Amino acid sequence: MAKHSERQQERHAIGADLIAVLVAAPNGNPVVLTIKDATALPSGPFELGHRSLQSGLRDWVEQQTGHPLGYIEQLYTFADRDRSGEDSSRRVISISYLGLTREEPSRATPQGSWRNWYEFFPWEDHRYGAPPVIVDVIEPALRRWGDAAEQEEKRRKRWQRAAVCFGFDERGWNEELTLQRYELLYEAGLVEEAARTKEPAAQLVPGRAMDGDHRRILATGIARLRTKIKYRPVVFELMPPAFTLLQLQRAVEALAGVTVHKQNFRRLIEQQDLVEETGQMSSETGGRPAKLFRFRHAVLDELPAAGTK
Amino acid sequence: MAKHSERQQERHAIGADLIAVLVAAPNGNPVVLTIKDATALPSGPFELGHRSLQSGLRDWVEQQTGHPLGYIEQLYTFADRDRSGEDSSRRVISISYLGLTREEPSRATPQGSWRNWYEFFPWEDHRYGAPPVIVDVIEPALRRWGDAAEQEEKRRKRWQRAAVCFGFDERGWNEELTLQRYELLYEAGLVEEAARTKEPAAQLVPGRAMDGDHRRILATGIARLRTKIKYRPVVFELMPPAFTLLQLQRAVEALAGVTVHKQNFRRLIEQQDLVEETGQMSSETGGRPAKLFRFRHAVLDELPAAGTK
DNA sequence: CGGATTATACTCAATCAGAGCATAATAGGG
DNA sequence: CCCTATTATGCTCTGATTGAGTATAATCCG
Repeated sequence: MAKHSERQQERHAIGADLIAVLVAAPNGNPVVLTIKDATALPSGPFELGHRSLQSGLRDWVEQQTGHPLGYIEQLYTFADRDRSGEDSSRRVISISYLGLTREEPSRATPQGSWRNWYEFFPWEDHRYGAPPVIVDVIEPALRRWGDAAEQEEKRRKRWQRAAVCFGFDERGWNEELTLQRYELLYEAGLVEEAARTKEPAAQLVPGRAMDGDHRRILATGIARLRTKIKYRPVVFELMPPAFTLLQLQRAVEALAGVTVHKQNFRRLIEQQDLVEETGQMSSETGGRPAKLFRFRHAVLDELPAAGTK
Repeated sequence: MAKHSERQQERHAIGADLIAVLVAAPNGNPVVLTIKDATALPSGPFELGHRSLQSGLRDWVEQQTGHPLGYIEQLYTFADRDRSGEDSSRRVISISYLGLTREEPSRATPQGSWRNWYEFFPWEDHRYGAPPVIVDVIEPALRRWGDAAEQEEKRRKRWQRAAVCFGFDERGWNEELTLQRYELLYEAGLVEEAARTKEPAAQLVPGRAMDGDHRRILATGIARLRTKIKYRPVVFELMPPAFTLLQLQRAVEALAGVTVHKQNFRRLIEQQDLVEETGQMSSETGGRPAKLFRFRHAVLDELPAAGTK
């Protein structure tokens, strides 16, 4: 219980890494910054020079990507044995963050590339209906996994968990369960990362794998963002200075992976006073011109409530 | 961006601490485990032998307190220069957790004591109306703090922030803003911890101070718990195996620091199927006997939704 | 037995959320 | 120039949820 152990030498075998889930949404396209040919999230060591974890992250992300980080939120911290090192008794503490940026990530940065995040989670995009991969691959595979359990009780529980996660048996799709779904697929041995340590399943579910737990971290970030947009005005961190309500809606839908009722969406945004008209109109792609809006930054000082949906 | 820096020696100057906000609520009394005469939260070093951060925490908390930890949730991770050490360039990463236990913490543990958490935040308990300290001390002090700003714009913003946090000017009390309120009082120099590094205000707000940022961590834990009970059935981690609906309500009120409408509370709990009757009745303190209920553990497998309020 | 106290069943109104209808304003093709 | 496709925007309707109150049922205590 003593705050600082006598065994100082033990503590010296610890390092700290910062890992970032850096998200943008240009034109309603949900993207995440990756490195190493999209097999890893950007990460860097936490160094003594950094004032704090948050500023450490901000420093090197801005240095690497060239754009300012609008919003940062801590995701999760975990400890692993240092896989890279010679000395397997070293521990690395990884602190992961979610960051939002509105910069146009068109030009690939020198060190990394922006990828549509559904490349990693093809089953998560329900904007155009449920992806076929769910009924074609995931449902039968999870059925087999459920049936493979020894006791009846366990079989029932496995299938119920699968049904809740993926909305089988009349249950609806819940877009916030991104992390639970990934973890379920992992336990069932259906993703490549699981096959590295456990018995792999006969057939893997499609979706780009990543190093270590990076894909799990990404899932954590997506899940956090999907819940957060509902009660905090964070989408605006991803929007350009002026935008139409449809553009805003498309951004929300891109993140949530589901579509929303257009009229109700507008009602919600307007009655919460989240935006104000710029006075200009957009010369959009076909159809009646739309008013341009900007985010009312004052809302950040007002209620710590309000979001979208 | 390289995951493992060349400068290995720098990373060796890092240590890791686990800090716990351990909560119980016997008889609707919200208590937190403290050490050092209630000036600190229990904490211990993360050691190489621990399988994971979570199990590390679980190990030493159970060893110290003697009761099992029902529910654990990570709160926040931050890095500080090592205040204890000789070498000020060492860094300590502190990973804080919220833990819930249902054990009766009557007998003081050898190392620590359970304290009502409102000893640390007297302004947070609105179960018996707004505490007088708010209108007597906090409101005038924050008014002075607001007026002390140079520019009109800043004065307005300061007061608006205070009003949102504490519900001044017709705004209602929002019990979830525990952390924001503590941070506001800190910035305004109204808590003892702030006086250690900044210019202290003329008069401090009552409430027991703690070492370092422990009181801020406690505020984080309370805030998290107050939001969580609304959409997850976590209160039950604090309840005995069988309880009346009023006992359950008292526990929720103790955590939230506000009272709820009795009939509506029951309606909510029952329609969500969170509990089931044990078949027994309680021979309570005066009044008509109440049915005893138990938590339906099956709900944990069902919807990842549902809570109280 | 009367009053205090707690339990529990209903009711009512205001608000909110989901879904749809209707109309307006533009572009582009014949 | 008219017709159609497309997007924008205003409004309605209905069922569900929420906040608050009324009414009645069991106990205990003196």
